[in-house]
Amino acid sequence: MKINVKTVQRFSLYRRLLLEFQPEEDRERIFSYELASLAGNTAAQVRRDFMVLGYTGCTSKGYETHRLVESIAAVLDSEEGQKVAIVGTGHLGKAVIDFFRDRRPKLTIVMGFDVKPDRVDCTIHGCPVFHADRIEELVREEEISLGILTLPVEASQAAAEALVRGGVRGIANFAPVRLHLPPDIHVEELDMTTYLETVAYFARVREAPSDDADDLLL
Amino acid sequence: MKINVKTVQRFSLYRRLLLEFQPEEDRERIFSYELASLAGNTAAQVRRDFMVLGYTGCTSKGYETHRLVESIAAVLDSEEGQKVAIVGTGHLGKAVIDFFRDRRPKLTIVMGFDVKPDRVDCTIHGCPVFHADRIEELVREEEISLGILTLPVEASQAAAEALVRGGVRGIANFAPVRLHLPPDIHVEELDMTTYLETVAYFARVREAPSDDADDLLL
DNA sequence: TAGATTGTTAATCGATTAACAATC
DNA sequence: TAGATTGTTAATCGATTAACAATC
Repeated sequence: MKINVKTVQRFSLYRRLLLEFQPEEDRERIFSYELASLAGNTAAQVRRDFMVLGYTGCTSKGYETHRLVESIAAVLDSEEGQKVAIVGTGHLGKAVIDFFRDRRPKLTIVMGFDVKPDRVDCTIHGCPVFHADRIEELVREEEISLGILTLPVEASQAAAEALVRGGVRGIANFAPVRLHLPPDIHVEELDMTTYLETVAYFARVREAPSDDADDLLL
Repeated sequence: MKINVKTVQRFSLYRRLLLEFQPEEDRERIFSYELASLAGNTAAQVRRDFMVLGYTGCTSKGYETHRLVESIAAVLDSEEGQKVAIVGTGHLGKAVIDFFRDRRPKLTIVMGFDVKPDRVDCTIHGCPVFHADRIEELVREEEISLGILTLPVEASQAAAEALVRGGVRGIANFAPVRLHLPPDIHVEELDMTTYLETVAYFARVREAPSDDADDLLL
């Protein structure tokens, strides 16, 4: 039962879809093929994923949505929640803070950091912003376990190192640069250039509507 | 020679790394294992990817970086360039516009759209912003082929449809919602929740430094 | 029961890795 | 030549899909 990045991403998607799921009648169950069609994959895969979760459905009655959501939460969420710090409170940082407000109770962005004097010592949507000099100190004090980098390329490595010194275990990096960090720190990179280039390529190549369903999951 | 999403993402990453690559002496070549180590994969895979590009290196001399960049450009870029429109000019939209400024000459965000009166009829980093009512008209007029959605969930579907009516062929969607569009439109979704949840999960699970190198490519 | 969906195994598919002759 | 890297094939690995008995 290996849970890899792709599996986690599917679980996250399933949860989102289940929370949005509005059945016609007031039934609170969902069939594997229904969720599969929402998620864009096959019913067999949905069933296999649920087996991994350890949640068994009822034959010919499907799965109870609220129990599925609980099962997914048991895997994805930590019981006591995880605190997140964000470094870089420009437009992107503000957008991320706003995006996560009240969205996932177990993942809270508790503080931001920046170097620009006019961005420090204020709050963004209730999230206090401190000077980047204090990253290590405050991350350790608050027992923050995750970091988000929404900084220019040149500042990202130093910020990442400060986060790790403070005790952060995982980093989401929006800057298009590979970070050099200890191997036990999980880094997930998101390069918007790659993202848009992928769209651009397939938008061009797929020009002919002779479409052969390639994998376009997240 | 099937080029799928993952392959395109690797090409994009290679290009970024090659453009940053600063060899010690003034040699302008790179070995497969050097690029592999930068990109975090194996030398064999790098060589295989280059074969797909149709660029052959020199035995025991490696690959010329500038010719590699050209070969990648021949696949990823369209000769005449592709125009992009962005819908939603809040913090995220502004960040994306700023991010792409001068980054990829063949991908230009030529205009933005919004509905809020105070965001319309101004420019952001030289990019003019119009009212969302005019999406279809202006996208068709300017022959824009790509769209970026940086909008709240509830507004995204309508905006996507307007873009498609205007002639857009591919959409990068930042809102956590599945769009219902004709199958010949390529949609790439980016859900920040999924992204952060993935980091959170592996940061937790990997707690013990008994690390078994899982796949963490973009 | 008949119909439908589930859990689970077997078959398929594709991507990655390993290996090695060819080349400079 | 010896050393190193390339192009390319074969072997491995893992994930996805197909299939079907079991169950309600």
